[in-house]
Amino acid sequence: MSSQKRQDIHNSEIPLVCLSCEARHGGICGALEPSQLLELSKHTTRTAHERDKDLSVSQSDPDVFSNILGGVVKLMKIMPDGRQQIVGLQFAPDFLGRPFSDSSDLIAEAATDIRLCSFPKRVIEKILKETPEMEHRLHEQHMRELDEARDWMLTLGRKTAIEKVASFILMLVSHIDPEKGSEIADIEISLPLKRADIADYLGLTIETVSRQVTNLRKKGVIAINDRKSIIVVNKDRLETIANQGD
Amino acid sequence: MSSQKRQDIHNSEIPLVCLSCEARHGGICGALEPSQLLELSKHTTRTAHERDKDLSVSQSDPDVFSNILGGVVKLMKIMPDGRQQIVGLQFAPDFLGRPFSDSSDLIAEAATDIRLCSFPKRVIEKILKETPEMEHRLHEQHMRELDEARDWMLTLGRKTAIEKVASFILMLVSHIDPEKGSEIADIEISLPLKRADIADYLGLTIETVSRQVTNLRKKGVIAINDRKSIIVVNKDRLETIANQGD
DNA sequence: CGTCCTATTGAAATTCTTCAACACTCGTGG
DNA sequence: CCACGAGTGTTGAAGAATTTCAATAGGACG
Repeated sequence: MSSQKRQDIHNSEIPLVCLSCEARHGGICGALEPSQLLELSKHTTRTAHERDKDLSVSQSDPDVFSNILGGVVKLMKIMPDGRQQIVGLQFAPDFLGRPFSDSSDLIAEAATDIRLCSFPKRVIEKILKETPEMEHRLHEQHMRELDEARDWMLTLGRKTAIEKVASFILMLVSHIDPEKGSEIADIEISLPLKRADIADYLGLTIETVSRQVTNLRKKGVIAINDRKSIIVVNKDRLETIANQGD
Repeated sequence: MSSQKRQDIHNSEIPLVCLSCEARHGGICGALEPSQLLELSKHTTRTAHERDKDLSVSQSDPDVFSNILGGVVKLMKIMPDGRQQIVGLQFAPDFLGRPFSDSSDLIAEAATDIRLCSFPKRVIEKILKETPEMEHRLHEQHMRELDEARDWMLTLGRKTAIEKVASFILMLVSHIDPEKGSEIADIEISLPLKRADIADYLGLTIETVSRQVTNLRKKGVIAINDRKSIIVVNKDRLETIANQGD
């Protein structure tokens, strides 16, 4: 990994706060030279937020972009009558915010307790103009988000309730542990979302989600510990269910 | 408009094929200098394709990217058992294809008869590396697509059948004529999609689409000419229906 | 121990789909 | 010029899936 190499060489030049930061690998900060990191780090503030906190509006400083350091952020759309749909989940080290253009009527909310690393918008926008590689990283993130959104459109539009729930669990598996996908042993997953959020993600009601989770458990495909985590017992079967019901 | 100005000054230098091309304004070619346009135009081929033609695989040359010059392209996902979902519609002057990374398991198909302007992948990728502004344009298109995808996720996940159909018609209005949005007179729209496509876009069956179109007609919100076009009689009412049913 | 929040389960109601029949349009060939 | 057939769209009635309403249960926390 080339960024790893650069890290070894220039370790001494990299700002302390950035040294162990995940965003410097997969995130957009990986595009920056040590000198740029240094400049950026001068304006950086690290913050923690509790679950359900609205990050788009009520963030202490509205003129700020952030990297996610830990936790899960949900992006939501809300209708006038209160119906809502989660349209994206973001994990570390995703970048939060859209430079140069107001993102549409989207609400960002902490789905779990989270940690952020925030920067003033103007600083990011300045560095972006100087560093095409950084826009490229952001572009890559947006393309990933687009692919995920489109996968989800298939799920929302064409899958049944049990297929949706199975797909959701598989999405978590792939996100939380991209490598262990092919392992034989059971996979334990901590659910970052509560039932109401899962329902809003899947376009279902919480009752239907609950029923289908039970359904999967009775089929022996998953097992349940406490309410916050599940164990994938049979991943192959889960994939079959996700794509063709049963 | 600054690109307009440049056009006036450098008209003589711009390749003939590009002179009246829509992609040079809103499209990615707008990022290019006349000299780059000239180089690109040497490798350019214009083609026409009939409705339903698969553009992703069976395109004569698979190593090609394209600009859409006219017509509508649908991006689709298909499940093993044949269920399918349209996850994006692209209009002129959108760019078709994803440089540097294979786009996921997506099928691009002509929703209407279309015209394309195609280039070899390697030429595009070379120019992209030299011209950050071009990647920026592509990035902008992808952000628009992401916004549209997320709007659609709300529609797919949370709206009723009649709300979906109303939303679809409004989407067409905004796409086909972004300006006339606030006009008083009736808006006539030619439907670029047949019922089966609309159903695949909305996550419904063709029967339900048909019923809800009839429904909107009976409410006096739209009127119908031939089968290929509809007239929006009451846009405000249509928006109300799209967002809260009735 | 009681309260709030979250999750589960059951029964009735609703929406959408499925199945089936029919109508319209357009192009082709008799 | 008309008839035919394929492709497309409409309409009705029955069926299935999900939602809604309602009641209950489990945990966390003061």
